[in-house]
Amino acid sequence: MINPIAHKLLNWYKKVKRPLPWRENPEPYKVWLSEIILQQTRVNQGMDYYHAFLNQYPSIHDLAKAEEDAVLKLWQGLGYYSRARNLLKTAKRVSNEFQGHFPERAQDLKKLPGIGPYTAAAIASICFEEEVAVLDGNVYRFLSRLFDIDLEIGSTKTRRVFEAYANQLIQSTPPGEFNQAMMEFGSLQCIPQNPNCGSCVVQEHCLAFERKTLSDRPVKAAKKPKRQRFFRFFLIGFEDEILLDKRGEAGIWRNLYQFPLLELKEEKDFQSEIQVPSYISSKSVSRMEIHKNTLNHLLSHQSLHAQLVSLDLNVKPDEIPATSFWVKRESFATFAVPKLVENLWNELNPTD
DNA sequence: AACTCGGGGCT
DNA sequence: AGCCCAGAGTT
Repeated sequence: MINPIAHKLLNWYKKVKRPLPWRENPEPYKVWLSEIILQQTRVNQGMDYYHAFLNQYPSIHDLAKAEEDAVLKLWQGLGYYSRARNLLKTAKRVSNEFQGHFPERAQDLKKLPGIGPYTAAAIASICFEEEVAVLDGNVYRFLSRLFDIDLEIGSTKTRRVFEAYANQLIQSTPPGEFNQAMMEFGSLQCIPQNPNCGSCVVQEHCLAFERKTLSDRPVKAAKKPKRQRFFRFFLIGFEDEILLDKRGEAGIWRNLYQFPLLELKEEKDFQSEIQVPSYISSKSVSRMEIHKNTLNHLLSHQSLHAQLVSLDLNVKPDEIPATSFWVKRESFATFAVPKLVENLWNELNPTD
């Protein structure tokens, strides 16, 4: 017997659902790709990337054969780059070990890189009709209001409570439709600020509406202050070449490319004397320009402040770091770079 | 359980 | 200037 709340939600969803491309014919490859792209990402922000990946890699076997650099380049600008690296890892495993067929149960999907509880439930329910509820930001908000749940989002104990509610509601529904209905409802109707309670189809069931606690749901932990970081990038040029550097396996922007970077301790270090990288001899520098405008760049957990110093050399250094290499200026655009590095580059090379 | 990992759009 | 988004991996 279907729950009356689920019934109303599904009817609402049939009327207003957005015609998203992976909804027409939910093949596992397309659903998986869309779910990875949409982790912590708005549908509108991810849409172009979804089409670009499907165009470049029509099947999971095509993706499995790709180089990591190429996948990161296509992912450039979307953020959380471990998603792209795990996308490739999972493509290789599904293509090589499972002949291109995804596991059908959430429990098995969760074993693949980049597929956690949410994505496993999404694929299993949408593609294989497993009756397992998804919990994403939209669903947390919707359920916390519907049942007026006074528990802080984030802990495993809280997750179990929400899972119990959601898995109760999903009983006897078409699970893929129901899960998407909950998410769509949170995204379009039960929005964070000023939800549209006046036109809400489940208002009569909503405890937070009745108790006027809507603005207190969901309960979220206080955020810590962002780490402030100060980056001095060196754009080192020799004739028609510049020096690029590949970032390592730790910290932000893993495996992406950048200009050689010196991290400073505090903001006033931007004003102090420029110390060129140790492998650059000062007499090889024919021109140095300190760009006055520092660029600020916000991440979810760090606040970055970047200064750019241009160095033109009349001779190449004998040795450069193992992670650095020379490239033609015109090939800069073929490397996957963080948004901040792209912004620095565009400051120097205005496109208009 | 706490921390880390991007970027953008809306208010 | 916050808030939050179709979260996952690591410590």
